[in-house]
Amino acid sequence: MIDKNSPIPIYHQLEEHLKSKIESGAIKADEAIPSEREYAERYQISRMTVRQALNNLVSDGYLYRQKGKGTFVNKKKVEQRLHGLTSFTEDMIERGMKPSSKLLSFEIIAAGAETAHRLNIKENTPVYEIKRVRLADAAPMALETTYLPANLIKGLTEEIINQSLYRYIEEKLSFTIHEATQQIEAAIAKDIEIKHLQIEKGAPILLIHRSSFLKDGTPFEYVKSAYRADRYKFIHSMQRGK
Amino acid sequence: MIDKNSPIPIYHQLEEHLKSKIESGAIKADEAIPSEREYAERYQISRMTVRQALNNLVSDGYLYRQKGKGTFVNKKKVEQRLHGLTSFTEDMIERGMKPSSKLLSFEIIAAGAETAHRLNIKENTPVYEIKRVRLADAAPMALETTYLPANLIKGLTEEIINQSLYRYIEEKLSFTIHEATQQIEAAIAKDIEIKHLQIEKGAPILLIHRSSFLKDGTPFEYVKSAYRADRYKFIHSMQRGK
DNA sequence: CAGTGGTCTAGACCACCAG
DNA sequence: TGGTGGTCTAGACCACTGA
Repeated sequence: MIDKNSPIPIYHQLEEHLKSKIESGAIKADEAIPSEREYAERYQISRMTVRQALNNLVSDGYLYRQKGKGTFVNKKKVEQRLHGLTSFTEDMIERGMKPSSKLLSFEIIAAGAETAHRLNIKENTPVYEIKRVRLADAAPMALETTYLPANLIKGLTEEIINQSLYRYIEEKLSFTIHEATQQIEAAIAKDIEIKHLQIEKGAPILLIHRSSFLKDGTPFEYVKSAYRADRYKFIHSMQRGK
Repeated sequence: MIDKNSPIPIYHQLEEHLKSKIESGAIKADEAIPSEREYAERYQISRMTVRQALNNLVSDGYLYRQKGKGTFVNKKKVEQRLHGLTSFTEDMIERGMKPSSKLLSFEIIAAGAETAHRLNIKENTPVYEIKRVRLADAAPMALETTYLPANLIKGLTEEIINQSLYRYIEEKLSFTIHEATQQIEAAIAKDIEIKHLQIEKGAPILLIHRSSFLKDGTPFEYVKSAYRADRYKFIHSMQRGK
């Protein structure tokens, strides 16, 4: 269950173990989990290590504590709609279209100044650079370049990015994608966009630059996209005072 | 500074101390704070206790860590602030520009189909229609048409809209502005936009359509704006699962 | 190399809760 | 009273950073 010799931290192993128990329903909502001291004893680890695991699960909303009583499983998170931060794939599905991609290039390069700044890494640090034409219902929708720090998002393959990068990051790498900031502007298509998006010279495009962050604030993605203005509107909502 | 005999936990005292230092600007953004070991030594407390304080500040977004380097102060929340729902006036001020307006027309008309739908009222219901050129630092920034249901937003005058419509709604009418949804797209400027925004034929513009709602869900505003693409980028942030 | 944050230990005392 | 979570200690080794 817990492998002390694993390069994966013990608290993280315990976290994942508990998370799967909770998600599978093996422990029901409002049921107590074993005490911190019992976990420490059972796995022969320090109680502080157990606490580190439980702390993370509490702040992620899986557990809640009660002084003098114990630690309990929270009610299942209501399934939330993806109105917020979504990948291209999720976005198109939400719009009722069928997403696909044509990979133009996929390589590891040295980060340039802009990319390094956006990803909060040093210049010339290795980053994945992924260039794709994004299609919706088999027609070009956007020309997109994604940069990912190679030291953070490890083990990327063409296979993975053809499936779902966000799912890989969340499920396989166990990172929590938290938020993104975007800059959206209008421009006239350049030659490369005219070519890949199959639009006319002088056609308008919607440029979206996105920086995405994990829960701890680490930037993990920088995406530059050019969307066909005749096919894509960016839709979002915002709240007063936030 | 740190009172070990206080009933307030040490980590919490350290947290508050650091928070006030950060908020007062005594430690600037991206500056390193003293190391965990130094705090432990300085206040004669355990490093784990220091870590507990820093962990909380990291998860609250005040600090970020870099392995092998140190712990640093994050940009102020207002600076990194995800632009919430703001008026043009508030938006420009936040961008460090001086907003002004040139009123083109201001009248009560019968709502057309699109406007009626957006404002959830019947067609031909009276609405204010306000057409303005929005200026930033005295240069044209956007051409904007605002529709407001006359039966809801009462007593509008030129005076008021030249000052602050949102403040009037919030303070004088005592409504709570809650949220808005926007559609953002790119287009080529039409003649009327070319004229009022003083841009060239074929220039790109950013079209923003906004529907705004009060806390009870009542739509109170429908705005169609055309921003000069060379002067304006729309910036926002969004969160995963929201 | 010395210094940093990341992880971990094996204890300790406290306040709180239930039987 | 015994068990729980909350706080805290005084160390330890690791990987990573920069000089």
